[in-house]
Amino acid sequence: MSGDGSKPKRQRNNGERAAAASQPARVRTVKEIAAIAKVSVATVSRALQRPEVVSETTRQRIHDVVKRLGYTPNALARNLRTARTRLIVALLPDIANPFFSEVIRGIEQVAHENGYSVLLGETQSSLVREQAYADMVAARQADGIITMSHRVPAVPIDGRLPVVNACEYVKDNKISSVYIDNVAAAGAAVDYLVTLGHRDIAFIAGPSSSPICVDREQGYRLALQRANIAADPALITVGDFSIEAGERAIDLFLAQGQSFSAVFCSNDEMAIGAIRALTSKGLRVPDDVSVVGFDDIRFARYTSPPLTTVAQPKNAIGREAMTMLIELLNDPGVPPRKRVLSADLVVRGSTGLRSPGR
Amino acid sequence: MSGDGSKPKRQRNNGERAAAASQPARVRTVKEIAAIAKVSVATVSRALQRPEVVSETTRQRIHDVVKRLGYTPNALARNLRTARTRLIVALLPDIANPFFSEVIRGIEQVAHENGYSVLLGETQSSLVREQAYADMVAARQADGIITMSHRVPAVPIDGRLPVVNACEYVKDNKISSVYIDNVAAAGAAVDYLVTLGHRDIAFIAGPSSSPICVDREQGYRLALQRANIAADPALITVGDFSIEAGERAIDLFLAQGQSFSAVFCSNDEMAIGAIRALTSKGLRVPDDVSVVGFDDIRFARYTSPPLTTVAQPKNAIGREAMTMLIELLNDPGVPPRKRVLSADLVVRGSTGLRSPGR
DNA sequence: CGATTTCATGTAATCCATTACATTGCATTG
DNA sequence: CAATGCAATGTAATGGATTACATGAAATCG
Repeated sequence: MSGDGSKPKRQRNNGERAAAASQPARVRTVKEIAAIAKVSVATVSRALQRPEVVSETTRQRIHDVVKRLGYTPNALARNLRTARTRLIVALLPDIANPFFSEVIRGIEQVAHENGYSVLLGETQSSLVREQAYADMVAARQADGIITMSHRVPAVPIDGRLPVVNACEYVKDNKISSVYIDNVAAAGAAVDYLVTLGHRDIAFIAGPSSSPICVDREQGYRLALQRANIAADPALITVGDFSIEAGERAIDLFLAQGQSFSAVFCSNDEMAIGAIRALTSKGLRVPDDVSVVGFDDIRFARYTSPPLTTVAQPKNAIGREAMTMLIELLNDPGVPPRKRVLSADLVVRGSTGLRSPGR
Repeated sequence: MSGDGSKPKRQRNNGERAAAASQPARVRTVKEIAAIAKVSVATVSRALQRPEVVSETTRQRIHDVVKRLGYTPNALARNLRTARTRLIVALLPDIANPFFSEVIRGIEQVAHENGYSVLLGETQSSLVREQAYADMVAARQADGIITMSHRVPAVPIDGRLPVVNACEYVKDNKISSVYIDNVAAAGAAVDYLVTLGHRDIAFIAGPSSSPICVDREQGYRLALQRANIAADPALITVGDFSIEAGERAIDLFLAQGQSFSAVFCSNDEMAIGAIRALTSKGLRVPDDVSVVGFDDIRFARYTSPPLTTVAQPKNAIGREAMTMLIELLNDPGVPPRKRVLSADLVVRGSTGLRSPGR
């Protein structure tokens, strides 16, 4: 353990660093490893990066020293030199939203398969925070980003953007996106309510700033059209995706004396709020009112009654997004594309035939 | 826009870089900014880092150029030189667990107040992944880490660990931790059940590898002792914190024919599972069985009935953890400490007086 | 007015690893 | 045996910023 014997000519200039022989493991550099293993820094680097080009014996010797001293190469120096970090940042508006976790998992799977690490940034939908994380790419601390909001921060590197949009999408067709066909999925949900006999179907929309919410509303309207039902503006309201928003929406409808036998919600949390508000007002779900959500978050099957909802292929979205990002990183030339997946309606207990009463 | 006129002597050696006058915004360096603003790199750096030491006019000129060309300093180079990144990594076992999101928020608040950014790493309780993220500190890509698991990865930098443990804690008293008094909190929950008249109180424990789970069980046992109730081993089982584990536990108790009028669960998700399993077996909560959870996640107030649970001061835990980490980063000399906060029982609808029947 | 500060700026060392290119020694070949 | 090729290793340039130290000019002082 006393093997700290180093070449005398080593370091002439950095004073305090010289007095190093204390107990605690210090931070090492290639130089030191090289000196101790009696090779050049190049050989140390090679032994670590491309072991096959180094002779068996020196490689062994170097690895021993590295292990013994607990050397970890300085990633900053390496990344500076190689101009890549093998790190990507995934931006999500809200980690409390269980919808994203499965998407993240898909992202991480593909990332790891390809030697990338994923770091998550929670933006709380704040533009400055989105931009702050995006700047990490401009500052070369990450290779690319996957953003799960409908705003794509500006990160022009050499005129191209190493950005993929997941779950959401933006009009700009320079940006690659992965998302589902929200019009079709919402339409299918409403179609199903129609087949159950419902005609007065309320809709709790999401923020109209988000294209996918506009699409969901569009799907709702088209389904009503197909069924020859006139959309009643009084049965449409907007929420912010929170449980509370779902409760408020129902409270509003009821206060206005609207009559409806079904509610379609733009996400599951608002649906959970809706169920709760309905129940607390003495209405039974689904006997009096059917409720459909969107996303199929993990809790959806544990509400009472269990929630009928549109299941997004969350894992696939994540995998596909990361796959596209890697493509983009490997070859900046690939044209951006929008990948549209499909989603399935999962029927559980929160929906039922329209009861004759209503 | 044609202002690319640079000093003739600039760059002699890097060939392809010279042919740069194309349209798309290239990546800039201090050198280029300096050349264009007709100052030295030092002045550019100063204008950006400590504007007050640069004269009004040059500062203005430099900022103009920086803005016009969209220059972002290469953070790798800067961090390499300054040996700090102002980045911290927060490790959480599972982003799908809503418990952590509020803790994260506390961490981020304090981080931003102090000029740090937070990146999240999901470990899925895998040791290799924990270690991989921790290695970012060793590799100098982050300044420190806050981990929310009961395992603290090895990251010795100069013999000290820039690590703080939040929510959980480890025995090793070289590691700073922030957590609640789990023995007391669990005790209070069980005490409450006792005051409601319950004597046959089942317990769904968490993984015994985690000290806080051991503490919660300890709190349960002590509370029973205080009430002169003998703990019945058949009424204790272990789960993995998932909703499903809560369901399985109840199914097990019922299959064994155990009789109990209350269940205390080591976290809310298992409590949600327990409620669901009880309900599906025709038992009413709280009329037949009272259920108490732990954590007070966001969904706890939306179960039916709303869950009585132990509310951890999640935001405070996060804030305190980040505060301690910053302390540690500013002065490696500060002795590690364990900070124990207290938690409150929140009574909602899932608990009630023991019904005479049972 | 010469000496001394003070202010603004420039020069060059530095952080640490990667890697193009150079060198050395040895085996192979005609 | 000289010429050639290959394998293993070394030397030094490089990436892009920060900053200690040096320099020059202007301001202040006696």
